[in-house]
Amino acid sequence: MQSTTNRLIGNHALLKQLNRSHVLNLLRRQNGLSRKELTRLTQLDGKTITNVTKDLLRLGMIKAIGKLSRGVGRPSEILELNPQYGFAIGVDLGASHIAGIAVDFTGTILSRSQSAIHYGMAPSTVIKRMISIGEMIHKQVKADRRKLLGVGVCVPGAVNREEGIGVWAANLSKWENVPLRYPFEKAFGSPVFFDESTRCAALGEMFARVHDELNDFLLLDLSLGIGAAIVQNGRLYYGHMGIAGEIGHTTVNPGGMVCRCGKQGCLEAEASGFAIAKKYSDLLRKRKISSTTMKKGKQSGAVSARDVLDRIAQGDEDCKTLFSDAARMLGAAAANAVMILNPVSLILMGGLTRAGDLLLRPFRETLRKELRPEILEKLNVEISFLGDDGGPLGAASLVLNQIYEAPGI
Amino acid sequence: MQSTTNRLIGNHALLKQLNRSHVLNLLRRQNGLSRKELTRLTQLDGKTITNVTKDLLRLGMIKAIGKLSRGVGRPSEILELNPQYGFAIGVDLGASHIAGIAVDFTGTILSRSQSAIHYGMAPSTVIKRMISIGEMIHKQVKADRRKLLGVGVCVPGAVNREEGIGVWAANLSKWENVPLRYPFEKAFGSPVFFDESTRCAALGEMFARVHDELNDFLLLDLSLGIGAAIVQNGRLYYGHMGIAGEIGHTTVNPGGMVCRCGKQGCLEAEASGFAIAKKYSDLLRKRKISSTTMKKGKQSGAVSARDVLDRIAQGDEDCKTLFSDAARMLGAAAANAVMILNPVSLILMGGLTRAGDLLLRPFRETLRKELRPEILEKLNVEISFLGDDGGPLGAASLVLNQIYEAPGI
DNA sequence: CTTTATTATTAGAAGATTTCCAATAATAAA
DNA sequence: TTTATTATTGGAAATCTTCTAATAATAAAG
Repeated sequence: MQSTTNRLIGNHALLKQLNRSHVLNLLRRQNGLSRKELTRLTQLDGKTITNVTKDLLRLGMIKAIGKLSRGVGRPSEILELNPQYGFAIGVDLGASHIAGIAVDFTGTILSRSQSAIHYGMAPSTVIKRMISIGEMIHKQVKADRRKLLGVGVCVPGAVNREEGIGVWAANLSKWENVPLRYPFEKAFGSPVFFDESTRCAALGEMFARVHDELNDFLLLDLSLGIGAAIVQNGRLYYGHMGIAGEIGHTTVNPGGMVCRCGKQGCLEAEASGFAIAKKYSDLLRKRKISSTTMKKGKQSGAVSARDVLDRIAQGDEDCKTLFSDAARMLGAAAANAVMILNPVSLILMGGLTRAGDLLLRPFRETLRKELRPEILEKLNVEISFLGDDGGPLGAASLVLNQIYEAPGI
Repeated sequence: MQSTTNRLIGNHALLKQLNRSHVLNLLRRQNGLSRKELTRLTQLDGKTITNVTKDLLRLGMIKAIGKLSRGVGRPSEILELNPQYGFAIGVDLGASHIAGIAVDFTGTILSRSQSAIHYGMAPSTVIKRMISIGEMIHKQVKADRRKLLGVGVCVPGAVNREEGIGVWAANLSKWENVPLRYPFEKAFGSPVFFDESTRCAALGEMFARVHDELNDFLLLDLSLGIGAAIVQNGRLYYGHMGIAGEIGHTTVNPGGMVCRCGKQGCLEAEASGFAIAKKYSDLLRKRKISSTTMKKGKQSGAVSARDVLDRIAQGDEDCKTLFSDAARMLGAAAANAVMILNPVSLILMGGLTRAGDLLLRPFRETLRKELRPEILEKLNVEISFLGDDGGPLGAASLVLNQIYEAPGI
């Protein structure tokens, strides 16, 4: 028994929207389908498909690319999404970079741009940078302004999506209740969508891998902090307050390291890039080689998780232990989340995944220990291949998602 | 971008079903609404409401109960669900009891029945008992067989809902791949629905508390074992393999007690009724008073979590510690799940909740420690008031849910 | 007691969309 | 050139919502 608020009201507009979205998504998944095939796949009447495709052709969302004869009989006309229908811009605000991307209507990346930022920059400056990255990309694309379908913006931490407000972020200075919507709308004159970084990355992953039918997964973003996003039936899951997926602050080591959230033994305090750097710096101090490489006051300003990887490459066993301990804690937390959510796939992303097998081997080993074989067997565990594109692509996907998504529930 | 399989196809039947379900659910939530009010609440056209209610009246699902004048003007006719539309039977198979319940179309309980079973009973005998409980209730209700809307059956452990097969259960002997559908369909000649016990209980909770708009919650079933069920937007969440909510086997105490699943430190091994009994019996052994009250071979055959409560009542501090330690672990696991799912409510149910504050105080205290204040503040934590009715009511709700639920996604 | 005002419900037509059935289109093979 | 075959579409029928106005049921005013 669903909630009665925000319920679909059944009218003809809904029918049309539903069927149009269905056709659009089939074409997106398998570009190049005839009306006949669409008829079969949608279970709709042939005439309805004619009507729907006529609309989509008129709107320029799809195009006919030729005919395909299957021997005898009238050949079928092959329909595809029209990449030229429009383009979307995505801007991703990270702790050290702003990354922008432009994609066409099919999600193909048209252009990229980046800009470094640093801790301490005023929010207003950051916003200006984000907008100028977006504008630069817009120029690179060389497309009519009217073809801009929208702009997606993702920012770390807590976000008010509707209002377009950056509520709070750990890694950005003075990032509190920063109003974003107006400056972006003014600059681009198109619809602007907002969401949190990891969720955007999940959306980007889903869009990039649309052919894999990646519709139910848990994404772990392992970088300086630890984020997670949940996708269920092809939709982002937000939870009551829009903060679902806070796996970084689940307790994995009761009584362990003090986290910046105030608790002890949070996953983020034990196994994030930040935590690994911190533990490494503690290790250095213990070894009494601290003075030259460390600055006082900043706990992990000078060393990073990447330094730990370098040390491991040089054969430092302590560092290897440190890293694989973290990977095991990540595995344990992931296993718990998997038992609760029972997703199809578990996708890893973020800086720590650059460690490859160094991360993956102890991680998988822990999953094997923690999960029943039947569950493990049916769980895909993968590292995202999107790399740095994840964030900005996800931001751009916010725009496309708006167009492709069917009205729900 | 949702999955293309199992997608709604937009046709007139869908419209009708959607709007009918909308009206039905509004009446269920707030019995006694005029067409005018339905028009306002659904945002549909007045004539559409006339059409929909005409259908529902003809079908006997709703009835007009009188007129209400609001001063001047034609008085509105008040519509209600018609309890006499039909009734549903729910049968719940537990470790020690079979419980049955009958409800009318509005979910009001008409009749109850129970029967004890014991470990070692053959599955075929258990099934016969379940069916005879169902038949007994049917007789008590004294309603026409054709008014039986369906039978809901919930069984513990793994269930194949579509096929109606009890796949496996820890607390039932030889309960492996037990085919249930045929015997029930044969006995009742009505649609039969199957699901797992805790999920059913969650559905029952939602139906019983329909006026509270309890649509997004995590239910923890704390009895001999530990189960959980997730309700999102008024729907049960199943996960990929239908096993979401396995919180009982998330690790809360690495390297702790050995669980029957083979792992160490599972919540179920540390804080279930079974675990508490086991720890108590270990305690007794340590105190060397073991010989008289314990039998060899069965780890907790003679003592139960209830004995622990009795001891606490008698002032046994060790027992109190034992119990509150368990409650704290439950709290820690619940907190982790809450951070991942961000539900509106956390509902506790099952035998251990009989301990009341003895459970709730350390449980809440742990939540306070583990959850950020903003989250805690917006989280309702409650003990279900359904008690023993939860299971069978949930089973019966499987039937009603089928009727009330709108086509989704 | 009749009329008027007011509100709720419904009738009938209009509008929108899917579906059914048959026609048309486009091609290969005969 | 004709026939067979398959794909697509045209037009009417069916179904449902919505629009507009009529009707129903009541209280208040006259």
